[in-house]
Amino acid sequence: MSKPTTDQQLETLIRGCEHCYTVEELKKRLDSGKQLRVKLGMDPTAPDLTLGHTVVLRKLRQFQDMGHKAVLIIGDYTARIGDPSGKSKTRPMLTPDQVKENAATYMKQAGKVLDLSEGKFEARHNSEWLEPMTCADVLRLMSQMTVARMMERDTFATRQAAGKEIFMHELLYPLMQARDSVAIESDVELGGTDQTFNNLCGRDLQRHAGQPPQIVMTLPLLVGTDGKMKMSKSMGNYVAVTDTPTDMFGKIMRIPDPLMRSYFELLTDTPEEKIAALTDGPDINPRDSKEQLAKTVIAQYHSQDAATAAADEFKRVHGGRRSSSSADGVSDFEASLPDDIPEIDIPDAMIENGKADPISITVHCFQEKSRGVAKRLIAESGIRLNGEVIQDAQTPVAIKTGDILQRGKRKFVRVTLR
RNA sequence: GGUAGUGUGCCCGAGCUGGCCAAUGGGGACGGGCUGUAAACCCGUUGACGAAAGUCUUCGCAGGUUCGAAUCCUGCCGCUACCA
Repeated sequence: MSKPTTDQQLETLIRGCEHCYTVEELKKRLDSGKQLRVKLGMDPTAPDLTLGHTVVLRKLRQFQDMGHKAVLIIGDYTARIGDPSGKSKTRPMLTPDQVKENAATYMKQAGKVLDLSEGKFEARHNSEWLEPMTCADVLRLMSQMTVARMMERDTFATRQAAGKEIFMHELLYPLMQARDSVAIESDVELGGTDQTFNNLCGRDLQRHAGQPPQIVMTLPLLVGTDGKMKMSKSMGNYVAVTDTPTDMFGKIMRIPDPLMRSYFELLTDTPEEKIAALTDGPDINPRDSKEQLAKTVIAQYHSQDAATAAADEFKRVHGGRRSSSSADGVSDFEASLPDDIPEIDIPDAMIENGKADPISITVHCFQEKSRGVAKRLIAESGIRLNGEVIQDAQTPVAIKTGDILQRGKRKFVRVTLR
């Protein structure tokens, strides 16, 4: 590919952004022809990346592809202090080893999106410059920001308005993050829209330091699979980049239809016209479009083959509930089983004359919390043996090696008698 | 430091003029139905043991009052607000 013009670069880079402060500055900086240093902060406490994180990472990758440098800031120092604003859970302080470990897993996962090759990538710990700061240094830093300015930040403003407490050190976090920008002399900083304020602080501090202020580009927050809140691990509405193809497929198929468009836009390189065709067309089948989406995403983190396989498996297991065509002699039931069924040993003690107590085996096979819940499941027709609903929890059922025990719609276990 | 309030089941949150409370309701989760979907919607389940009757453990912690306490009293701990 020939080197794109700065206008083309600009267009690509701006696409998908929520805001860019400012486009003019970005253009100027691109025109200069130098390799830009593009900063992204990383929190070393959460090593599991979700598709939500990849929105920003993908933008960063675009910069890399244009020859610019990704500078990843590992917030080890800030993490070490711990942020109590999360109320109930006092965040444990991280040891240097934990930070190292988390950063490594982060990198491994981010590597699925980013180009980690030398010259394109740089990782820095912010303890490098934050730790040596003296009290005088900190005061000097604080003198570069006014309280009024700080209170513009909406989380502070709303908490203030609600009469909630704000701790002193919380006010310092944005400053520390901003200090990072000065330290690495960043040209551009990326982040989700929730980071807008912090990132803009970087501009102020850089100006004070006599550096040209960084361009701040914010990206939309990906809505989670629940269709309501931002995707996050703690909300449980996430798709992790390390999820298996099967899981990814299932989770993506399950997102509310209206979310499809933003997923296509934020998570794939699908051209705009095609997205429109897949999501707005008059006679499109949302299910097919969603399948397309799922496959495209999976192909990015696993492989094209894995994507196809996951789609096939999904259809096989969940799709043809009423398709009774099984000419090849395989029973419908066999054909509808997923690929990977865990095998579970049933101890001798549970078997008597080739029969087993339904409650005991469901507790055993599905690690139910108590016999009570197993009993309930059976009463709710939730347990099947070889496709047949177990009707009565009290009557022992005949069971043999190779039998399939099923809990609900999607948990299967193949039993082995010992 | 002072004053007031608060602490309930996975989470939020009723109950707190003592028994009918294993504890209303919502969320979540799980099961069933329906569906293009593992969405939406509808129904059901949601402390443990027990076939059941029932028994046991649970309402911040420790004691106390009572035939009987999530509910009253005492002490302790945590959280929150206001005042200093």
